[in-house]
Amino acid sequence: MRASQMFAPTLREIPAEAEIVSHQLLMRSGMLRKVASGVYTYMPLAWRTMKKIMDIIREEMDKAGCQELMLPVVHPAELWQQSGRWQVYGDELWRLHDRHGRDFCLGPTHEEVITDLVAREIKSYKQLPLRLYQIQNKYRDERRPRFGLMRGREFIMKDMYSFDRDQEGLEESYRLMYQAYTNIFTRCGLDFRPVVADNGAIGGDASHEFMVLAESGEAGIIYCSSCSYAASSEVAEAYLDRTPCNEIPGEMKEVETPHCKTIEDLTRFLNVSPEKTIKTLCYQADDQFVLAVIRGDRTVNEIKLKNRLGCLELTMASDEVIKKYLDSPAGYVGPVGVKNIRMIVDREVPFLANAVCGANKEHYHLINVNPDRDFSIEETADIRLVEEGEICPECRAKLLSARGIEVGQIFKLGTKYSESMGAKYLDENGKEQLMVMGCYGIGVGRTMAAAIEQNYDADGIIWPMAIAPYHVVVVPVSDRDREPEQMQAATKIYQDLLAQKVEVVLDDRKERPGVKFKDADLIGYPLRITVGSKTLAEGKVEVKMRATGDVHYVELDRVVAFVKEKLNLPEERGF
RNA sequence: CGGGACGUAGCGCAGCUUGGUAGCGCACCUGAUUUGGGAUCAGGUGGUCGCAGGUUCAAAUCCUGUCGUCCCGACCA
Repeated sequence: MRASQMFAPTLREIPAEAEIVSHQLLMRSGMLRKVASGVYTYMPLAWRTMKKIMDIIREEMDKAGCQELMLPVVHPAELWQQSGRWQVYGDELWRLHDRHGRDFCLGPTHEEVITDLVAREIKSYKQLPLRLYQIQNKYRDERRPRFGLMRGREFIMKDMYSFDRDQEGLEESYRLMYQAYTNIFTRCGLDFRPVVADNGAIGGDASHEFMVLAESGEAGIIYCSSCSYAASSEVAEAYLDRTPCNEIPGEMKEVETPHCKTIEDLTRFLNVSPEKTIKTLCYQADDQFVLAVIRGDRTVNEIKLKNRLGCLELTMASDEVIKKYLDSPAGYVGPVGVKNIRMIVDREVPFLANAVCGANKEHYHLINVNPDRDFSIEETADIRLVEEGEICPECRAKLLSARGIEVGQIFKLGTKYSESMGAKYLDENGKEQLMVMGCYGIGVGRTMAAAIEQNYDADGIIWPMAIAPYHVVVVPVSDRDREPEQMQAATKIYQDLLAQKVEVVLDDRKERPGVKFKDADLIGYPLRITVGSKTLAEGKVEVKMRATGDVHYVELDRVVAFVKEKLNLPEERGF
């Protein structure tokens, strides 16, 4: 490719709308342009990288016995009504109707379409397992698209759906995908980590998210400093210290605590440490009023709580609702004396002694509260958020926290969709059985953005070799007519590299050298070959590595061999 | 969906308070000089000031509505 013909309009300034590095650099390097909020055009350089990522995905999927197919973007409402998600999915489902007024939606994911297909075509255990994948545009009418490709309304995603005879088969599919994902992100040159994740409303019994570690990540990760334990902060657990408190239980008393509505007020006023307090939070879980009881220094993990309650909607109860059920103002709620209200007690609470909690009476708290003695505990669960510095549940080392970009997630679906969509087969005994499903997604654009978030400097992108849009740029320093030998030498190198199937760009533009260097750094070619008069006089060119800044002076006749050697360097990093 | 902000040339912005018919930098075009890290000088192209109403002799500027975009939060199979 000649730079003079390449469609890659680079920008000197950062577009005002781009907030994070990957978005800024994708815009500045002329790779991406916005068409509407959350909807983008992938320009030639970006599309080359996208295709490379997709090719890596394809190779690993095919290797794991999966077959690629193409599914429609437009789905009839009937399929979604059949699974029940037409109602459940909400406003994020991008709905439309045709000229006859029939309802359709743009597929945000393809369980319905593919399960329906498989249900129609697969009849016998002999045809299983079946693993089908697609890489295509998907649509979610996000409330708030953001961060460029990170959260778009139209995005390219690979989804694989596995259909197995039984749970055992699913385990095998899942294991294969876990390995395939590890291979894919490693090959993409990413520093990533698989973490245990929440299944969300999709149900099922296990899920992993593949997280690219980056400060700008939207997701929190808790991982062990010593063993392999790693989990999304949504589901992370910590070691539970079951040592009973050896304090002698004191007499429970009501004390006046004027205007102490928060744990902070309370600890200051009574001079107690927050871990000796009990906090009681009031929630509205669908139509049910529930209490979450937790140590004062902890934070409720609403995902865990929601999963425990099995509700669809979970919100903090309003003051009026609290008043109605407890006759206590918010801020003075406590578990003592509460009757006929479901109460989920965090599993740490029973180990407290002589704690402080709300008295269900304005301006009063109770001291020397002892769980079990002073209030009955019927339901304990882990409902709290784990923080950095806590103890690993697996090996008791210290837990650390990090931010991550979720680039992939694998789910065991079970029979949720095979049941609703009627995906059954006959087993060896002629007995009808439900297929056991799994689904496995990778955000392709998000993977590209994540690669940038992890590989950039002040000058621009630093592509990992495997997904760089091009490997090499050849830059003749001068285009002066009186120094034609530079352009000649550069053109020869360019042609020789092309002949060797190296993906190379010749920067033949009539630009000053500074402009070419700046663009080369911005676009992030892994190698830059500079042809200048000084080195050319010695029969050499300069080869600069974008990632390290290392410079090599190489004889003209050795350049191609040198470059090929550099390109073959293993890029694998990751875990 | 709640809160906040913005919309003026391809990009980044000023002008708006105090109404008088639009400006700066970059980019782009022409010429000259320049050429190892986003050149200099001279000349030039390009804008119904998001859109629609209203007030006014007169609206980018004031008022109302509307659309779009971004940020924070909520949400995220």
